[in-house]
Order: sequence, then structure tokens, then C-alpha cells
Amino acid sequence: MDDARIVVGMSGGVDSAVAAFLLKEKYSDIVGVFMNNWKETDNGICTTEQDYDDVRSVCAMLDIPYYTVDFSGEYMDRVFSHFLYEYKNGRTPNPDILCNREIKFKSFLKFAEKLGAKKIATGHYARIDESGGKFRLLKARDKSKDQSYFLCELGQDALSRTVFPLGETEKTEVRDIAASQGFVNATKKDSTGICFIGERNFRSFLSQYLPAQNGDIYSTGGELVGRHSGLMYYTLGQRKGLGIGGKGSGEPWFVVRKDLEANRLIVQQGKDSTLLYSSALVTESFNWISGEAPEKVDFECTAKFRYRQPDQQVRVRRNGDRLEIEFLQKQRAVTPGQYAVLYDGEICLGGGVIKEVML
RNA sequence: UGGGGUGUAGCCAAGCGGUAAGGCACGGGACUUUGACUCCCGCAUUCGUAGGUUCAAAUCCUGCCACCCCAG
Repeated sequence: MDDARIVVGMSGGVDSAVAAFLLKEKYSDIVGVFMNNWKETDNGICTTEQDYDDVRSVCAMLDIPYYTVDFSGEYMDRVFSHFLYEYKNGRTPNPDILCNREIKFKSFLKFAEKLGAKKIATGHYARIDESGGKFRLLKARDKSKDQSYFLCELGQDALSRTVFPLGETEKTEVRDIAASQGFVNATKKDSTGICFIGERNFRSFLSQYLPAQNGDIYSTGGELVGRHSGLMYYTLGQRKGLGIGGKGSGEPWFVVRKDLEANRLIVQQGKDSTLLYSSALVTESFNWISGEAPEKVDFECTAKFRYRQPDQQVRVRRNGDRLEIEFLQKQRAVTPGQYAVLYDGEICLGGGVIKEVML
């Protein structure tokens, strides 16, 4: 039994509740902390009250103290402002990876220190192992829930002070444990949508922060095929929301390019739109979880370009901080602003923002 | 106002006397801690309109309306 204090981040969902429960096997001094990182500015449905109630209920059953902490200022400055900046520039950001780096594994970690804790824990599905003072991030045992992709920006400092109690646990077991413990959130639906902001109408949400500018939609053949309501509402490979019907072959249309200069959306018809398939990408800065780039400048490994994508074989060429990642199989809709995350089998090597994509 | 053609859901489009295919779009749901993709479900009691024939019409007949084309 470890009597050093550990702080567990609790969202109100089943995962973090069960994570806290599992910690009781090894830790005697556990503190639950609920993070409130988003201030409602509209009169949307506020689920944070309910979530906090659930945290209270679970902590009471576990007989552990709990606190709530507000990082909404940090979230706005270090995550959301960047999120908006990226959209404004035509890219498609991944705020949750940044949120992990900046909030959960930075601000929250510091907060835990102030509470006298040596370590923090979260309900992420991923594993950490250590050997000779080196920490590695590994995929979760439950491959269908593995969230290592979202943790690709972490480093040695964060990993050395983090515990992921659910790393070896299947999601179904998590539900079973929650049920057997009688947790109020045992059957609560998993939350999705941007972390802390939640699920909401993407268009109306974004429009509150960025001005939308209508424009034309052109086919790759140069034909005017429709109107768009603002480039920021679309991402590469997107089908929904184009409103183009009855034209051409009858197949659906997909976004293949955003022309910011002309405020035009370029679309192509058919699933096998060749312009959607790329063969390589470039990241300009890359976070190596080990803390240092591998010695080899040219090597093969696997990669993911989006969450829950099967591993893809790639060849990496390293040029300082710049990485060129070549795909052995062409990839559909690899999008600037998203992350390329490298893996060596179970090991998550790290990730970087996709800067440009080559056909 | 001579000739020909076409009018089926938001768009494209089957149907040619037996009681409205399909696709796209759209809406809802599933999946999902980004954005997407994908999957599932829904989506014309009605076929430009008014009559007529028929047991039965979107399908046949007639008038009208609209649009298109060729002539003028």
C-alpha cells in the first residue's frame, strides 16, 4: 500500500469513477478533483452540474475527499484560442490533444502538487511502463478504447507522475465494476465531443466565436455546384452539409480542398475521389515521448492520423524537428491541423501536428 | 399562339392501365473524449392542373397552365 497522496481527475463519467475505485487497491490517500474548464457563455444545456453531482456521489461511496478546480482561464488561453486560430486559418485542429498537454497534464498536475500529491491519475485508456527511469506510453489493453492517440503530446515529466488505472481494463469490465459498486453513473452514456465543452451543434458553436463568410462551392472540374456557409465549417473528406444533390453521377460529394484566398470550397464526386488520397505528410515539430528523437534519421513504423484508425505502415524521414512521413498505402483525408501519431507496436512514440499533405 | 418536346419529393430519375424504384440532398439515430468518414432508420395517400374513359390511371383521352427546342 502506497500512502503517498494521489489526485484523481474525475469527470463525472464511469471511466474516471472506476479509475478512482481501482486506485484504492494500492493507494491509501486518494483525492478526487473535478475540473471545470469551460464557462458557459450561451444558455446551452449545462451538464457540468450533473457531472459534479455524480463525482460527489461516487466520491462519497468511495469515502474519498473531493475538490473542484477551475481552469477555464487556462483552457481559454492555451487551448481554445489556438483552436479558433487554427479554424480561422483553414485547418482542422484537435483541441483534446492540446487540452491533455496544457490542462490535464500541466495545470492539473501542478494543482495536484499543491495538494501535496506525488502523482495524478485519470480515466484514460492507456498504459505507462518504466524501466531504468525511462517512461513509455503504451496502448491500452482494450484496443477499441485505446486513447494513446490523445496523449501523444505528453513527455517524461508528465508520464513519470501519472497513473492510468484503466490501462489493463476492458471497457466492459469498467461498466461491470461500476454496476457492482452501485455507482450512479454505471450506465451513463460516454461523453463525446470536445473535452469540457461537450457535444453541441458545431456550426452554431463556432459561429459564436468566428465570423462565417459565405462562398461558392466548385467542383474540381471548375463547375459552380453550390454555396457554402463558411469554410471553417468544413474539413477535408467531409460529405455532410454540402447540400449538393442531383448533379453528375449521382454519387455523394466530398470536400477535397479549401481555398482560403478565394473563399471557395473545392469538392469532388465519388468515394474514390483521387484528390482525397495522399501519400505523405510533413510535421514541423514533433513531440517524442521519450524526450529525444530516435537516433535513426530514416526508419519504418506505424502511424495513426486520426483517433481509432487502424495502424498504418509508414516510413519516417527526420530532418531536425521536421518529419516527413511517407505512407506505404495511400491515406484518405489526412488533414492539416490534425495529428500524426507514431507507434512502434504497442509503444506510442509521440505525435506532431500535420503541417502539409502531399498527394 | 406554326411545329415538336417535357412536366413524378429540394435536385436527378424509374415507371408506359393495376394501386409511386433508386440515387443525391435533408432529418433522426448508432459509432466516437477533435473535426470527419462509416453504418442504420426516416423522407411524395401522390405524379403541372381541371375534367373524362375504366372495376382500377402517374400511366389512355380532352382543355388549360408552365418550361424547352425548332421554325418564324
